[in-house]
Amino acid sequence: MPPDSAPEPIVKSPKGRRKVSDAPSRRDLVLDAAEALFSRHGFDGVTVRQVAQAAGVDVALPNYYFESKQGLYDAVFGRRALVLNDRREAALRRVMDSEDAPTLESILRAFIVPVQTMHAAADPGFRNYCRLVAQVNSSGVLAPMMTTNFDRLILKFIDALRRVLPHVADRELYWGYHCLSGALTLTMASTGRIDHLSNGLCRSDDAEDAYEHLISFHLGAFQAMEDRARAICRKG
Amino acid sequence: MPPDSAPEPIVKSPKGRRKVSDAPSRRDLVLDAAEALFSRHGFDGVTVRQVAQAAGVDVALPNYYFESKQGLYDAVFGRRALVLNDRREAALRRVMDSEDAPTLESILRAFIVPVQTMHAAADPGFRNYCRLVAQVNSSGVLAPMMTTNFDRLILKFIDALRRVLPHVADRELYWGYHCLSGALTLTMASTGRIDHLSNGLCRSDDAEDAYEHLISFHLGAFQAMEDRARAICRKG
DNA sequence: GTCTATACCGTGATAGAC
DNA sequence: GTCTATCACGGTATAGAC
Repeated sequence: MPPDSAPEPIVKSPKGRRKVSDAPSRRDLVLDAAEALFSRHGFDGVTVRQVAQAAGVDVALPNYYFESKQGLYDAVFGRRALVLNDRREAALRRVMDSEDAPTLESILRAFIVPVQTMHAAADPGFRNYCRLVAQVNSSGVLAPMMTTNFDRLILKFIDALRRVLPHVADRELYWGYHCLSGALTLTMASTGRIDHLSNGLCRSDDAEDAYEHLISFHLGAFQAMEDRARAICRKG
Repeated sequence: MPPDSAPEPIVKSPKGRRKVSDAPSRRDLVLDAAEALFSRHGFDGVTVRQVAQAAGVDVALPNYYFESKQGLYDAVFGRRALVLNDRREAALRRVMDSEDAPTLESILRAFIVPVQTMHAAADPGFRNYCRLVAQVNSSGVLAPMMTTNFDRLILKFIDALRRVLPHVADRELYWGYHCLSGALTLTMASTGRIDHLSNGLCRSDDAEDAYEHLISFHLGAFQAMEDRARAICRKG
């Protein structure tokens, strides 16, 4: 009998009631612990035992809930992917349904600001999730998870970009998104490298600053693409 | 006695001669095998035993040469970092010492083309190395290896950029490099994600295409930064 | 000096008892 | 829903072969 196993004090005593407490369920505790560990050490760098210990539950519980370590990882990744997709989709809809015509900047913001919000959230779980996405995105073996979880909505964003960049060829647009995606995920990784490189002038974990620069950088890049494409269009 | 243990046929018979054969040393075989495995599965996803087996050597040999698994990883990472740094430094020197004034494009090319060359090399080891760098760069725990191996030269490149972008503030410049770095390493990762997203229109492993787009995208982005900074400078 | 065989000991995943 | 026993596997040290 583990002495520290009861973070829900009120739930058990009157056995008629169910889950009135707002304490996180043990399932969520496992997800949170796994998220924190995976985000720092990767899939193979974490053991189920570590997850269980960090969550304060028995070793066997993660497997009970999620079938396998892989299942746990998928659950961790999927959980907040839903949240991010919802927020991005709502933001995009707001832009596209607005009275005013959508602009390049408004679309980029709809894509990026929800990530910024996560990165800056009080709940450290969101920051951990950002790191996790960064790893998955450049991992090779795990990259298919990006496709599964995000591509449907990303294609909508690319459609939106196509509308405000009418002269840009599709291939350019896809490569442009690729560049944006790389910069965005590196920002999400928050590795502290730029801190060192800039001698403290820039800070990885200053979300406000990081994502504002990300937006203005890519605003310039995409606008330049459009300008150049239009010029060629005229000339040709 | 392993029957398949002799990839150097001529070396041993006349014992007077030393290493005339151009066959790779066993040390290099271990490095190559480790590189291939690490680049796909990460540090913790690979066991020393797998490395040994892939290299066709005894389990203890990697540790004999490199002290520990970590030592092996460091050696793998450092080996081609030297090559890349040399090529980049030579390219940068050519640009800066030229009669013609350096341009934004020439500097970006000096930075990026050596990577493109590696990515497109016939030796698959170079491609594996590209993937490895991509992982390390967005890993959190391993990112310090980037600093150790690359920052000295990267600061030289940032200096060069500062010269051709005289109105851009330092902070902007560092964030710009950050964005470039993210896009570049995602390109190096070659995950095939853009293939899927673009429905086959773009291909991760078409190095020619990928890096040309990378260059023109960032040419536009940095030039826009300079233009905007100059405009503000005039106005203010 | 280069390399192999093997043993050690901690750790991990998982199945099945409770 | 929890605990535990099992058993395989991992990194590395060591003894010695060539």
